[in-house]
Amino acid sequence: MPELPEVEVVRRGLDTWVRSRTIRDVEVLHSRAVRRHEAGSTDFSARIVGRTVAGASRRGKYLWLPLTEPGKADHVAGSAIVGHLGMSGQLLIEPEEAPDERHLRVRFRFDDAGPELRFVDQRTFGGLAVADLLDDGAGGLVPSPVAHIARDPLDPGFEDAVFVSRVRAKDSGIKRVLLDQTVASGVGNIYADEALWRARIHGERPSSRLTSPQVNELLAHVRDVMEAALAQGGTSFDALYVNVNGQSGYFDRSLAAYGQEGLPCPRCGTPIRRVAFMNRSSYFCPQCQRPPRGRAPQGRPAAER
DNA sequence: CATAGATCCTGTATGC
DNA sequence: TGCATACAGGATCTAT
Repeated sequence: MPELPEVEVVRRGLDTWVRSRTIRDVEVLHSRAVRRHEAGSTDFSARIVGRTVAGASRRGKYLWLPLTEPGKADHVAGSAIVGHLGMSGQLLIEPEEAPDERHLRVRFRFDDAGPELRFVDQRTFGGLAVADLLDDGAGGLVPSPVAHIARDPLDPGFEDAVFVSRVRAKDSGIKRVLLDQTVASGVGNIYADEALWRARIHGERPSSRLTSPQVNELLAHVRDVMEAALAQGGTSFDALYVNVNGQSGYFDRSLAAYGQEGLPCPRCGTPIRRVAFMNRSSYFCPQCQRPPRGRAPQGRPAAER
């Protein structure tokens, strides 16, 4: 599953279903699912078995389950199970007797009579690892693989002014910058296109030439569209994108631009266009979102470097 | 250093 | 029907 709203739906499910439960057994069925755990799948399991999940956290599209010290259920120790769903990952809560999914990669069983947790991932771009928790510099903790990821726009610690100046300092198109998880996290292809449509900004516009008010307004649209999607349980076009109980969200009904090629722009009626972008697609209204004149952003002159 | 492109996978939809 | 191609909610590595 993909962008912030869908990942947050999963986080909430995990917090409900696995918080305070102790893991009895870990089964890695496909080593690629733990490839980011450098010490290998045996070590991955060994660091988890016998420990208790303290809750479920998220930054951008990353999720993690902080683990408590064995025998000290209230004290958060220095490690967590970190996960990224990639393009097709799912975290599912299932009865132990439920048949294995075709793309089941990792199974977690608990020491109670409750359901198990499964990581299912068709394309294997997602993955899990056990990592140390680090001080995030603001009284919080983040796992080491998440340290390079910026806060997301729904995080209370997100600093709007820093975001605006970073966006304006970039020498790239605004859509690429929105997708840069070190500038702001959580935004992916759907919500980038939707926020740009709401802001009436073409994704190829050079980010450095947007004014501060324009960037602030775009940020407000990013927040609005992700919050609206979250309220609908996220966006789901098919069974690949589901919450921990296998249910789909229905924000796809509210999309104005993404995936709407040829359909009328909800604002002006002009057919939505699709163009190739970074090995996938961008959707926009050619009337509401005027492409920049000339072309892609210019590099600074050589003499200036 | 910062940016753009290729790459890792499996499945579905579409066209010839 | 069979086969080829295009495309999919992402991050990371590599080349420039």
